[in-house]
This record gives sequence, C-alpha cells and structure tokens, in this order.
Amino acid sequence: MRLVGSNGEVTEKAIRRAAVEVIAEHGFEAASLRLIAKEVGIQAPSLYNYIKSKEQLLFDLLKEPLVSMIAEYKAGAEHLPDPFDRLQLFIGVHLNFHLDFTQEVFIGNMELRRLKRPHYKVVTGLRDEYSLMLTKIIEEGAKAGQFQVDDARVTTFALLAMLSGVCNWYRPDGPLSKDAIVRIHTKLAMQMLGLPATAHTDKAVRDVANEPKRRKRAVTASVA
Amino acid sequence: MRLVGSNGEVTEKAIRRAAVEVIAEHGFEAASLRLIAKEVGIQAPSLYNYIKSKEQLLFDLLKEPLVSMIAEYKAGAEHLPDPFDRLQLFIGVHLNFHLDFTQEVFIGNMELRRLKRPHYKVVTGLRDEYSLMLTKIIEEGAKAGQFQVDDARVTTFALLAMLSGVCNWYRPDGPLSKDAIVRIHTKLAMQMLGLPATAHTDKAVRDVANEPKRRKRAVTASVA
Amino acid sequence: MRLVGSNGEVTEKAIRRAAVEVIAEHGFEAASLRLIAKEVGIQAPSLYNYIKSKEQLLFDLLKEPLVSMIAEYKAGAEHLPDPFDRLQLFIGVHLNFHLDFTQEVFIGNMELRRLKRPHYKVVTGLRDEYSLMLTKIIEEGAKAGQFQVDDARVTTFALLAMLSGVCNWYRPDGPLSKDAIVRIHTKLAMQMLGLPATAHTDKAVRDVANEPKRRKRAVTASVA
Amino acid sequence: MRLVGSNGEVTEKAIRRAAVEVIAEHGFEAASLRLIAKEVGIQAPSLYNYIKSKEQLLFDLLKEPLVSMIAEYKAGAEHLPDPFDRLQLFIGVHLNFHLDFTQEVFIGNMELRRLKRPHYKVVTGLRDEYSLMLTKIIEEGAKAGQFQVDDARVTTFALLAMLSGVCNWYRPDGPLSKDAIVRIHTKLAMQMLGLPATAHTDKAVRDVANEPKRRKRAVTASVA
DNA sequence: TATGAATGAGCTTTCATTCAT
DNA sequence: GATGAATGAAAGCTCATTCAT
Repeated sequence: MRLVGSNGEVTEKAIRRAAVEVIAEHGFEAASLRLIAKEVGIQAPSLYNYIKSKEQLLFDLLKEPLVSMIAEYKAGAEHLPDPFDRLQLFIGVHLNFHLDFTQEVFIGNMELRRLKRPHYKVVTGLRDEYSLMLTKIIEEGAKAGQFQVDDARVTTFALLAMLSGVCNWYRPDGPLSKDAIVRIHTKLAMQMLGLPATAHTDKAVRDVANEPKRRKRAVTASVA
Repeated sequence: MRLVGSNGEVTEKAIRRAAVEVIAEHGFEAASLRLIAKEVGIQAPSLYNYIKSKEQLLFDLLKEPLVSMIAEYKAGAEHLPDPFDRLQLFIGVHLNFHLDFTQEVFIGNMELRRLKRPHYKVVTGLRDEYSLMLTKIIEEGAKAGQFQVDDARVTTFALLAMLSGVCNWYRPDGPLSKDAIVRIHTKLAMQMLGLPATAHTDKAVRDVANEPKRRKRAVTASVA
Repeated sequence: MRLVGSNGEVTEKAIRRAAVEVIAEHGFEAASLRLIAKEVGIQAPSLYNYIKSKEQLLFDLLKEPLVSMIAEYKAGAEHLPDPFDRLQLFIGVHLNFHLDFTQEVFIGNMELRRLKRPHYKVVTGLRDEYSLMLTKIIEEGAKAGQFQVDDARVTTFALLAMLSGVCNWYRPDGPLSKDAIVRIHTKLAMQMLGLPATAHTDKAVRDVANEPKRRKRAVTASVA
Repeated sequence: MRLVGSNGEVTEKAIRRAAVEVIAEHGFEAASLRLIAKEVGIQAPSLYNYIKSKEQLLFDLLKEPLVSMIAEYKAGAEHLPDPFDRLQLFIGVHLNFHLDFTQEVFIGNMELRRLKRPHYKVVTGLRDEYSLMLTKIIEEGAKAGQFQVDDARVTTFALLAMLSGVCNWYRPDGPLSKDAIVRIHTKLAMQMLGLPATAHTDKAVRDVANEPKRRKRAVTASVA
C-alpha cells in the first residue's frame, strides 16, 4: 500500500542519497540493499520500483558526477582560449566537485571495479575523456611555453591524483575552508607545472582588472 | 591427502601472493577464500592452516608494506640531515614501493575500511606515522627556507596523493621505466614545493661532487 | 517464488513444530536448519523470515513451556491454600505438560546448555522460579505436619527428577494411559513425602464430598 | 617425535579424562577433538593413536560406567537374598557412581543418541539390563509384601529418574556431603515404595546387630 | 608416537532478487 | 507503489579424519 504523501520523485532522490551514504561508509559489496532501504524507510524489495539492479544503481551513481564535471568544464572553457585560464577553471571545477560531493567522488574512485563490463566501459570512457581534457590543457600550455612538463600524460595523472586526494581527508567541519583548500591546491598545481609561485595570482589579478565578465564565470566555477 | 612435496613455507608465500592478486583484482569483499585457495591450488579450508581469519589476512597484507616503508626510510634518513636529501629519499622509497608492490599498495588504499576496529587503528596509526615523516621533512625544509609551502599538512596529503597515484596506472610492461617515472615525479614534487625546476638535479650534481659516500646511500634507496 | 496459499502464521507454527521434532530427534547441534526447513517444506534461508537465529529459536522453544507451566500452576493455586491440594495441582500440571509436550520438555532438559549467556540466564531463572514453587509447597506442608521431609530443596529436586522422568519413556501409543501415569506418580510422590499410601485418595474423596467447587478446579488441572 | 617421558597408557587415561570433561561441559557435538586434544596437550590427529573415531570414544565412555555398576551390584547382591537389602545395595551403588562420576553419568544420559545404531543397541541393552535388575528387586519385594507398588516398571523408571537426578545439581563443594545425600535419597526411595519412613533405618540397625559381615559389604557399596 | 598439511562435508547466515498480493 | 514470503547462490568457517613424514 502506498503511504499517504509518499511521492515517487522524492523517494527516488532519497534512495540515491541513502545509497551514496551507505556505499561510502561500507563499500559497495558490504552495502546491502536492505541497509539502503532501511535508511530510506522502505523495505528492500520496494527499491526495485526505482532501480533495475544494484549494479545499475552504482552505474548511475558513478556516471553522474563525471558527466556533470565534463559538462561544467566544457561550458566554462568555451570562451577561455588561454591554457592558463582553462587550467584554473579545470582545477576549480574539479575541486568544487570533490569538496561538495566528497562521497560521490570517493565512491567513484573506490567502486569502479564493481561495474560489469558494459557499464565499466562507459565510465572509464568518461574518465578518459575527462582526464584527456586536462592533458590537452597541459599540452597546449606547454606548447605555448607557459608550463614546464616532461610528460603531459604522467603529469595529468599526477595532477589529478593530487587534486582528488582531498576527498580522503576533507571534512566540512574541519579547520580549512573550501576556499583555502582550493587556493592552496591551485598554487601547488601551478608550481607543479613550473610556473613561478605567484604566477596564478598575478594572472588572476590581471584578469580581474581586464576582463571582468569572463572572470565572473571562472569565479563561479573555481571559487578561487 | 598431502601432496608430495607440499611445504608449509612455500604454501604460505603462495597464499599471500594469491591473496594480493585476487583482492587487487576483485576487491576484498568479492575475493572469496575459495577463489584465493583455488589460485594456490588447495581447498579453501586448508587456508586456515595458515591464516586466522580473512580479516586477519588482510591486516597482515596491509601492515607489512607500511612497516617496510617506514623502516626503509628511517634507516636511510639516519645520516641525512638535509631536508632536501630526506625528501629525495622519501620520494624514492615511496615510489619504489608503489612501483614494485603496486597491488599491495593499491589494496592498502582501497580496503582499509574492511578492517575491524583494532586492526584498523593499528594500520591508520602506521599511516599517520608515515605521513608525519613527510610532514616533518616539509616543515624543516620550509623553516630552512628551502621549500615554499602554505600548509605543511595539506601539502603532505597532496604530495602523497600525487605520488601514490602511480599505482592506478603503472604497468611494468608500459612505455615508461620505473626510473623515468621516479625522475618525473621527483621533479614534479620539487616544483610543488617551490624549488626551481632544476634544483633537485643541481643539488644532486653538487652532492655527487662533494659527498660521494652519503650520496651513494641515497642513490641506493631512491633510485633517483 | 511464493507458493499459492503460503501463509506466514501457518509457516511459523510449522517451523516451531518441525524444530521441536528435529531437535528432539537429533539434538540441537545435529539438527541443521536445512533439515528443519526441509521438514517444513521450504528452503533453509526462508527460515530467517521467522527466526532471528538458530539460538534464538531454541530460546523461544525452551522458554515457552516453562512460562506456561508457571502460569498454569499460579492460576490454579490462587484459590488453593492447602499444601496438599497445591501439591496435587503441581503434579498434575507438571505431568500433563510432560506427557502432552514430551518433546518440548525433553529438549528443555537436554539443550539448555546450548543457549548463550543472556538467554541461559533467563531460562535457568524460570527453572528456579518453577522449582521454588514446589519447594514452597513442600516447606509449607512440612510446617503444617502434612509431609515428612528432611531437606525441602533436595526433596524438590528428587521429586522433579522423578516426575520429569516420564518423558524419557512415555509413548502415547504405549500400554499406559496418561491418567494411569498421573495416578501412579501422584501416589509415588505422596509416599515420597511420607503420606500414608492412601492419603491422597482419601483426601480427594473428602474433598469431593465437602468442597465440590474448588475440587473441580484441581481436577481439571491435575487430571488426578 | 615422541616426547621424552611420554607414555601411551598415561596419554590414554588423559584422553579419557579430557574427553569426559570437555563433553560434559560442551556436549558431544560441540566438543571438538581439537579441544579435547588441547586439553591433553597434543594435536588432534594424535588422538587417533588411541581412539578409532569420535563416536567409538563416546561409546567407550558410555559403556564403562554401566558395566561397572552392573558388575558391582551383581557382586554385592550375590549373597543378599533379601529384596530390601538388595534395594539398599542398588541405591548405594547407583548413588555412589552418580556422585563420584557425575560427569560420566551425565554424559551417559545426555549423549546416548549420538551413538550409531550398533553401539546404541549395546548401550541401551546394558541400560535395560541395569534397570531390569531394579525391576526385579521391586517385583520380588512386592511379592514378599515388603513394597507397595502399582506398576513395577513405572516405579523402576521413577526411582531411577529420582536417583539419577543428583548429577544435575550435586557439587562436591556444595553444602551436602555424599553421605547425607545417600541417606536422604534412601529414605525417599523407601517411602516411595511404601515402607514406613523409618523402616530402612530399623532394618539397617537390625542388620548391623545380626549380620555384621554381610553388612560391611553393603556399607562399602552404599555408604549408607 | 606424534604432527603438519590437507580435505570433503557441512554448517549458519547474508544477500540480491522475484513475485503474488 | 509497497511488501511479505520465498529462493538460489554463495560466503566464511569448523570439523572429523587421513596420511606422509
């Protein structure tokens, strides 16, 4: 029997939320549907009114953040021809996601292997697409003489690993604000790429002065 | 029935090996003892002649690399007072382990949560000890004016995340040699800490000229 | 797949019944859930829709008869001030239970040790309560000069052991009716307590003559 | 390798002892050979130098006390034609065994069902032989007008159940001495059989006066 | 005589999932 | 849309027992 006031869309959202939380806490295998259902306040079999299978649920959970990050970067990068600006945008998008959706991202890194072949391919495809966006930035910046890198792909991995590391230790109630974290990491990233320690700030300052409109966009995205 | 030539020590090693491989491939929860046993060529219950429980097995697997890395760094650092040298040593030890024992390290990062309370405490204790060794290096280097860092702890995490990232993509049969990977990452790390892109090489060169004995040690340890 | 006509309550009863039968036959440890389930006509895991664990099932099985016997005696004894009448009631309740629920009682005596601490405490608590009811009867009868006993507690144990012995040999299709068994044991018990061999009959006869109402009650309860 | 000073016979005794203890504590099914072996100080497979199987071990454990009790009674009864004396002897033998070998007897009552068919038959055969000895005493005493019983077999069961009950509560360090327990139960038994409360004492007194030699035997056996 | 190594059988229990209601 | 009842698969683990050494 349908509970008075129960609502499909609300329940669906609640399931997503509960799934993320439970999987983040226990891991995918240890996260039983019973537990997720209990968190939502329904019985396990009722989940199947909203999901096709446990694996499909995981797939949806893993795909979404990647799609969002890619979309957000692409939208922002459209009018940013400069590799330096693009890098800053990328870092901003990446870190904001990793700080706002720590659990989702955490799951994404931990539970990727649980996906079955076809879904696995889709998600790794998106991950490749995502990391290649960064590689492209680095290559263009290197070609333009802005960055000093030996191997663009390795640098991509190193940069991504560094930036993604935040979701292993960041806590909203911790001593560091998101802004501070973004600032520190942006600086670390810039230095990694061989820019003088203050380059990014200098550039930002220049940007603020010269191109307020474009800048606003970047601000939204990167919080930097 | 005991197979002719069966031998406890050999079997024990084989179990460790198989466990690492199977857990790295499927994840701890999905890695059934039956599967591990099959890989070894014995029946699942026979595992219990060598392990106390599945969780205890994981604990042993997770503890060992940490203990080894800590010991190796400590042994090497004893006669290296200079933060720069110590950093180089640390990076060398860390990367060598992550490249030689990719799977063990991978498991260490992925399956930590599967440990029960007491074991969990032990391993996270070791991880803290390990990361604090790096933090100390950074702090001392910063005090000495060698490194430019905003927050030693955050930088520690960022550096570790970056360095550990290799075990997500490194393959022995890939295009890059371990040496090359170490070299690239050492440079990236140095730049992250605000050293001019060539500082580490310069310093190394100077070291080789001035203090051949100490230098030899560091070379052994870091392969840098 | 749910069988047409399957019904929770019916299944629950069937499980209890099957459990009692299988445990009585094989003992608790040897009574596998698979076997119990097979007896019910379901798969073993389905049992867990009705039980929390095997041990909890045993606990329920052991607790129930004790609770019933205590309740039945208390209800009947309320209006029986005379120790002799109470003894007769107690014997009746005890034997009726032991003859009607031979298996349950048998399990109760055999499998008590299988219970875990907290459950064990509860059941032994009930057993103590039960045996102390008899001790009280004996003590009061002794004080009133009706019974001749040296040690009320030892006599309690001896009496209970004797009365409970029936479930080791009684078979419904045996040569002796329940009534006959109750009669014989009542006489044995009375003699054990030092009453002349015919006292109980005499008293009963007197009772029937003098107090038909109260007597009726006792008859119902004890079948004597 | 044989331990210095290890000795087959000693080990065998130790195994019996350990088996009795462990089985009495945990029950036969729950008493693993590992546990028994550990108690002895050897490894589980070493048990097989002394036992044929776990079930055979139980068989031996169950058979022995019965054989002993039967033998002891027969030896003592040989020169005791009087049913009253024989009863006293029987009670003495039975209680002494049940008080001295509480655990063995306890196991005998609890674990009988664990025996496989052939062994089961042997032991129940011995039990029948044993109980029939008592039945014969009762019948002869009844024929001689010494006892008042309705049904000799039921009385046998009742008497045995009562007498055996001691091993459920007797503790060597409890408040009651063995002598006291035997005295109380002898009296209870006599009263059960319709003898005046003091008959057994009177008879005993007479016996002591008239036939000191035979009496001594009975004393040894019954401790009464 | 003792045991390290191994095994086949079997246990309780959890799980994702199905389906009639 | 929700759920009680059921299930097949599979898990970690214990056990009695065997056998070469």
